[in-house]
Amino acid sequence: MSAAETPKHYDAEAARKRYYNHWEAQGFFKGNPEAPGESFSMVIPPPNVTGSLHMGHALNNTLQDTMARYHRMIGKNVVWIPGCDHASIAVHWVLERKFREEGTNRFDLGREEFLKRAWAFKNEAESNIIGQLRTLGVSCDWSRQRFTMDEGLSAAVREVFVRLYEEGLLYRAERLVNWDPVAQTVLSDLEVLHEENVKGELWSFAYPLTNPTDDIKEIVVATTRPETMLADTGIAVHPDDLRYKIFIGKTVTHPLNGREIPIIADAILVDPAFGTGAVKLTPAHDFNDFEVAKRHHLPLINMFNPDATVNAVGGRFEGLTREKARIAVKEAIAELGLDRGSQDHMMNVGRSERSNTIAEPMISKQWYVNARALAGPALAAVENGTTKFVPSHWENTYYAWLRNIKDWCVSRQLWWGHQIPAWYCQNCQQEIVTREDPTACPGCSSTNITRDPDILDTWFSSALWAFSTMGWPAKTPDLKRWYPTAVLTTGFDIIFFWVARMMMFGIHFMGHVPFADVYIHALIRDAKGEKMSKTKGNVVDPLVMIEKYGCDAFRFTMIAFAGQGRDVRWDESRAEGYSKFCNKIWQAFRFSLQNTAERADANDGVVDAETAAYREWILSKRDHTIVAMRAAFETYRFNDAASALYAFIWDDFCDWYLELAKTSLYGETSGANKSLVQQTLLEIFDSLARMMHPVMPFLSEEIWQTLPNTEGSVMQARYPEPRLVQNTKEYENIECVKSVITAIRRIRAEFTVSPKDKVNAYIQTNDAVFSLLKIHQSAIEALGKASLNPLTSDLSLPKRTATEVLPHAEVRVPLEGLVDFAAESDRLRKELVKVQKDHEKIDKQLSNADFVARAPEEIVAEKNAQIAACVERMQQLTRALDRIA
RNA sequence: GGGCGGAUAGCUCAGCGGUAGAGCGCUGGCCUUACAAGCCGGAUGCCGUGGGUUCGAAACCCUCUCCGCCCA
Repeated sequence: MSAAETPKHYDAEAARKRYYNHWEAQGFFKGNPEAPGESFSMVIPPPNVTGSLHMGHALNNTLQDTMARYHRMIGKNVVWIPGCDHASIAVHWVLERKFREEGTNRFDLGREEFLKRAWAFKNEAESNIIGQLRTLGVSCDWSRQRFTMDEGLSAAVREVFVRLYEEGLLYRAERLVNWDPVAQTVLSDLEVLHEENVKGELWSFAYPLTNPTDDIKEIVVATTRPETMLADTGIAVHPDDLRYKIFIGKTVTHPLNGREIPIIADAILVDPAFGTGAVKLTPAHDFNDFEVAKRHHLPLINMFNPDATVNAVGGRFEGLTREKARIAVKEAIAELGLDRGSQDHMMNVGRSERSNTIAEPMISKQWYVNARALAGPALAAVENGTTKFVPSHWENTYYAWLRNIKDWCVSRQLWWGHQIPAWYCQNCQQEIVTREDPTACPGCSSTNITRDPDILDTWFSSALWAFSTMGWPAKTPDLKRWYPTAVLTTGFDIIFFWVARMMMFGIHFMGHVPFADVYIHALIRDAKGEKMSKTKGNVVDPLVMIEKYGCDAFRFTMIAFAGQGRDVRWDESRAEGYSKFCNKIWQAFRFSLQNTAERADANDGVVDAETAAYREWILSKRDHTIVAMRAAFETYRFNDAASALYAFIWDDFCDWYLELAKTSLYGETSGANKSLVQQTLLEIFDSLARMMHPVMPFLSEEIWQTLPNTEGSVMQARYPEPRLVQNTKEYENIECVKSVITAIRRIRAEFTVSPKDKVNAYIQTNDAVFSLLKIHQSAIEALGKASLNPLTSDLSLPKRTATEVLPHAEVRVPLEGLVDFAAESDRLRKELVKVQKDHEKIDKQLSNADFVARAPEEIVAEKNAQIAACVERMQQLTRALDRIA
């Protein structure tokens, strides 16, 4: 592309299409375990195969991609392994909704047909979301793409299951579990969401004593779930409650089914002040009651079918749903004259995360992982700093959960997932868990064995992701080279579900934590701070944003937002602003190309001092920016990198350097001057393309490919290093010149001097500063639209002059006849008041003996300098006021 | 009940011991040939409340109030 052909606008979409496939085809994304360099590996938090790319994914993957690209550019051996998660219950949810629409269900279709449909769905959904990730420009190693139900990853799951079983860390037990009656599966504790302050009813009814006396005939209990009384097996009172002392040890007769039920005393469960002080016990459908039943050896009666309709235990209520049974039971009790009234009651309910139905506690036999045993080392690894959370306060969340961990229920009554590798002998009841599918019972040799129909919790396979993706249990070069990974980037919402479990399994099976750092980023909410959800209709589609503003701008927005706490409020105007930023870069680039198309002769004449100074200044600014960006990338402070880059490009390079450079490029100037500017422009863009590449991959590549003298892809270039220079005198000099130009501009703007009119600027200062300004005269004239004059005596100036007071100089612009001087004196007075306030403040500090005695020397010196400056400024302003009075 | 995070310019947010910052918005002036997706200026803040630590607090500690989240 020649300069003349450089398009007037950057076409983000075209660049994205042009470069992404090219990079991939060239193998730039591909990790090579044999390659040199320090390892830097990451595994992607695998997106569900049910979803499409949302803002959370976009932020998460932009951050990771920025890291991957940055670390490649500083010479590390990088691999970033992508893939998807099979999302068992979510897929079920999607498919079963489809089946419902078709008038069928999974049980009618059968397991085999269901799985066929599930795989077809998975294939489509997976390619969809992977395609969307590519649109984001991520540099994952697609040759290593994995899926949790791949053959290899399934082998890892099998190995882990069997090994844990052999180690006694995985077992099958009958317990009270959280049951989802809609999905018809057990849920883990984490999959039940507790909702507080739900309006409910506390209803009371009487249980008649089996053997009533004159004194006591009934005991009144209060409950929020009347229907469960069908499965009551006890009544508890507090042992110290005088009202009930004589009831303890007696029995009541169930009014609907005639069962005799004991009244027991339990100090742990019963709060005498709550309700009637007597509690009905339904141990098969309530966690607290279950504990009491264990303590008092009460029987458990299950009264629900898997879909939470009443089973045969309910007698005439059989077949009713929980809701209908509640009404029917209350009516039946009322008819018997046992209703004792009700009151409103705020209560808590647990809902299935997925189906949102109220979870039903049910007695069930399930597989459990002994999480407590695995938690210890996972806890220690963070406590001793082997793995660090960024920001560190997330450690607390991690600790809190692991320190109070319960055994993890890993079986699910679903079909989409890893079927549990356990067989049960129908002959001798032996449990068989083996690496190879058994054909006969090892105990009794019976071939009448059946496989456990259940599957494993999806998180079970996700917990292995950091090493199963690298080929474990085989000893692969990938594992050797890249395990443990450098950093896991994820949201705080899955610290328990995923991070902690990966830590447990990583340490247990690999002998080492799966990642050195855990970078926890924010969650993206809508503009009002509400969680984005399809049902609310407030979802912002990242792909639409990419289309609208371009991938580079969108990514830059993500990075600029990344520094925030736990929430990000999406603000589209930020994306719009950064798309303008991309255009700004492009325009500056276009200008640079136009002015470097014909190279000037470096040997023609000499380089002027100012041209050399401009170069020195912008290179210093660039170096500061490189240092800041490197530091930011190394410490996960991505927004700092973004703002450093933004300020450098827009404020330093475009607003100042390019304008200053024009004075060296145009008019009477030497070939040597032009040549130095040209060299500087190309040099800046050479480093700029590399500086911005991790965040803005396509725009940087477009620039890199267009620049002369660059080779290959910017993706493979080295991240720029700062020169080994301090701020030179030239740097300070240009800052001084800038301040004079700005002062003149302020005066011009204040008095609305037409841009067409040139003004005379008189500078009162010392010889050194004036000679410096004299060197930069052409810049002052061009950028300030002012001629530069020394001012040795006020007498030579007209009385009416506007004044701007600077630290090193006073800038005076005669405006006699041009403007209203009342405004100028107002402005100066305001300024004077401000300086007087500053003076007062600093003076107060300095007159404090403690301050002078205790504050560090350099601070005191600084304050002294500040107060001197204030005094001078006050004098200058006072003089300026006198002059125009 | 336990814990965490937030409260800074109209909005979205940086700053986290040495005289308050950005973007957007607002506002005045400019079609200056890289960019009007722009340029040059400007205004705007008891940095949630009350206390403490310190020579010095938006920042550190405590109290409280609101908002949000997690766990039980």
